[in-house]
Amino acid sequence: MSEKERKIQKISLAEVAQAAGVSKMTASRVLRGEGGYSENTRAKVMAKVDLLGYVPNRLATVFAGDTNSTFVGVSIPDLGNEVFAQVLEGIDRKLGSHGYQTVLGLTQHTIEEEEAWIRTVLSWQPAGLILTGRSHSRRALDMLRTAGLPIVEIWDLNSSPLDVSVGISHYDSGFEMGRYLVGLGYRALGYVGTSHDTANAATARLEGFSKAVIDGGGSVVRQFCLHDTASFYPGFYGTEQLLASGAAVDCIYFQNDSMAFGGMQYCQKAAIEIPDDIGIAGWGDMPVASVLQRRLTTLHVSHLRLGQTSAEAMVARISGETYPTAKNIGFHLVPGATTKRNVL
Amino acid sequence: MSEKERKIQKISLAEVAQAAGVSKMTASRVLRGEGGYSENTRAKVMAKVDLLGYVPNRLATVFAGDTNSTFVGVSIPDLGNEVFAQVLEGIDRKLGSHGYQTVLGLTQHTIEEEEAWIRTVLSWQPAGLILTGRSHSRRALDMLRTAGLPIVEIWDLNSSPLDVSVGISHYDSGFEMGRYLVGLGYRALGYVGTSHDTANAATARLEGFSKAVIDGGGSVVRQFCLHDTASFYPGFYGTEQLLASGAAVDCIYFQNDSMAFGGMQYCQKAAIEIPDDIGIAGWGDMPVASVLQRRLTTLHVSHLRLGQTSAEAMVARISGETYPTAKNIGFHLVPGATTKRNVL
DNA sequence: TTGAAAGCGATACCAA
DNA sequence: TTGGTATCGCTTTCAA
Repeated sequence: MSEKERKIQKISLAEVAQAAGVSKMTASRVLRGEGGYSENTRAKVMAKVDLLGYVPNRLATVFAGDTNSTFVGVSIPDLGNEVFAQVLEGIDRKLGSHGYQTVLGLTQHTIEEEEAWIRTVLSWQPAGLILTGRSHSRRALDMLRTAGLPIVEIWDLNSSPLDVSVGISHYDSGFEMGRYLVGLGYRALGYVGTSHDTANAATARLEGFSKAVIDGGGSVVRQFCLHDTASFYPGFYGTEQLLASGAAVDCIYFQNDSMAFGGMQYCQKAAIEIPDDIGIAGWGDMPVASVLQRRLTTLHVSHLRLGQTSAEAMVARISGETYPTAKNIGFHLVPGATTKRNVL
Repeated sequence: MSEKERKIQKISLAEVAQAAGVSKMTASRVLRGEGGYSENTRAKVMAKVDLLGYVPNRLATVFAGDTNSTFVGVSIPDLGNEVFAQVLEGIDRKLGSHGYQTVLGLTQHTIEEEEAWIRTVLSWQPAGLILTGRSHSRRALDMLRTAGLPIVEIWDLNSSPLDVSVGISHYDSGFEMGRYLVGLGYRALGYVGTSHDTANAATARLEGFSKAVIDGGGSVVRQFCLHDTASFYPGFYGTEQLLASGAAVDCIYFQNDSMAFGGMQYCQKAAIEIPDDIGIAGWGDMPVASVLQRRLTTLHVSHLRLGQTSAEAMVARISGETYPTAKNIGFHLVPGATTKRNVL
């Protein structure tokens, strides 16, 4: 079976209709259950559908009809990051329960990949697009405008999105952590993250964090790991570098929990006691955060719910309903045992 | 914009052709780059394509032509399980690099969900299907046979698959762990997992494990957590129940690493020393396994590679190439510090 | 190198 | 309640 050969011969609606002795239109009405036919006719048609194993060609349906497809394009940066996997799970389940199918696009955190994927997915006439992130290439923006589809931008809340936005304020989440740590008495804060070419959610968190720390009379020393994913090892080595630089740091805020775990591992290796010698804080509240002997101080976001809410927003927009421009799903800080107990 | 309204007016090939002063066919040839036109013509057409922002309607292309779509349906049990997220990542990246798009289906480990999803996705004329798992409903099998598409069954290697199979032998992986633990001197083994309605990979692992243990003169006490996902908490409570049952167990084999982490957490709470009082072994080698203070004894599978290989198999099958019926991607046991050191 | 016409499988619209 | 016919955007086929 070569790609060039004719596709497998399938049963068409016309064949079902002929077998049942009715017109295509009548068969079509029966299959759509839109009424306008007798019970007798219905039975005849359905009998042939079962007999012939008829599977409708939805491509033709969308093509001929005046509806869009039931595809929803979903772009996700990467699935190695547990939180995005959860978001996707929430999206796909909810979308599926409304009769839509997810067409996945992994963008590797670059707007170029996103642009290429948008171009492709738009050619399939999707019902809408759910995009992770709020920055898009110029050409991507042009295409999206021209397509005129419902667009849900998720992750970092956007007060002036293309269409609607669902997520949390990453700036605020960083700010809250900064304020919390300052409140515990920390002043010499460190930050360990990966480097970003473009403005993104982690950058927003760092900005909020720095603002809160500086407002509280503290300072932040930053350590970026170049060209790396925000995972365990960069957290380990980033911590090593930060501490080797001689910076006097009493607590480190990490880009996410995975990196924080790496940092904790380094501290253990270097015989640095947590939280006595140094405090550790993460972001995301990964399920395994509770595996550790010490509960990690972090910030909890319901990623599954973020996904579900995004899908609900999409379904609403497809149906032409209005939906809040910016839907904040909220977060809460999780005080753990990797930072000092509340001073008072 | 209601669902019932006409779809957004888009630019069609005919409009591009007219603007360029050529026929539809000529424009079509230029866009496909199949040759048979002058450079001058090509330039004229492409200029109008850019000017008008033409996006081809691939639905119409597939519909009119004799090719299938570039969709590949991919069914995954769930994404809460980190290993499946990695598999999906590998699949989508590789598929994307070959010009195919992933249409996702989350089956929640049930063949009923899978059947419903297969029915839907087939109606979109996909180029092929990648299915996680080897058991399918009767009706699903009928549909797959009728569709006559390339099918790649992944995860548990299948010597007589529908089409081709990519994965590892879960039976063998369980057997190897059983043999290893017996080799360390353990004889009273426990197993903690979730309950399964259907035969699945975890069941195969347990069977292989039990065989090896019994061959080695040991025995296995099983503890199943009903109706639960194979994650941290069931591991915790399953361990508690197993030990509370009074079973004398010197080592516990868990369905996967997440459950093993839960078990370790319980042991810590109950002041049971690992590995002095009890040994712990998992499956899957999750990245965080190396986060723990003690390296978990587990079994490593390259999930990303499993995904990539599956996608390569799919691409090969779509092109009509032959591909090994069963492609074993292998695994290796990771001796950790949660079990005794080698006795000798 | 180019173009005209038929047709893919369904639905919309109008007529009976 | 039913059916005929045009049509969606593109490719195939055949002719020029």
